[in-house]
Amino acid sequence: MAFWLAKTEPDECSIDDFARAPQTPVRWDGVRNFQARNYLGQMGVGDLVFIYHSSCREIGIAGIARVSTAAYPDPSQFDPDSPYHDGRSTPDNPRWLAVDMVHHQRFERVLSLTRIKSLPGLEGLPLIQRGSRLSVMPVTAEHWEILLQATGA
DNA sequence: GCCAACGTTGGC
DNA sequence: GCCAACGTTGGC
Repeated sequence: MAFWLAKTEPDECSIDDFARAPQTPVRWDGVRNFQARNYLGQMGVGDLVFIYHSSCREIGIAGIARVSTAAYPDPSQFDPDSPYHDGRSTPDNPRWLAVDMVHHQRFERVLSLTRIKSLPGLEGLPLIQRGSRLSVMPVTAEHWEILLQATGA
């Protein structure tokens, strides 16, 4: 089992959307960055994913989701009405991937980015690397443990 | 293959 | 709302 972190704007999709319907898979789609897409492709069923809220009032890790369906072609790339439509994609040659995730855990309080930056031992985590905009990233078991400890959960 | 222009991300 | 940093595009 592997660990990941995925960013989302909570206006679009938040940990509350997972927690509200814990059994219902949420499709993680709309990723349009090649490196992030490649990481989506590496996700396996059962992997755990920190859900990170960005561009909002409480920036930070809000909880954990679990991968319920491994990567498949992101349907939104074929939908002309979707903001994520990509005319260069064909069913035979999809450019973008999605996975499904279900709720795993909602933290009582968000583990803030400020706090994350203050934690020792997170060197190499793309989230805190200067200028990194990677929206899906792997998290080592060591980093996962440090972050989980810091939530107090 | 270079690189300027552009659009996007995302913290502040 | 600002703007630095970044990834992608497309002309050459």
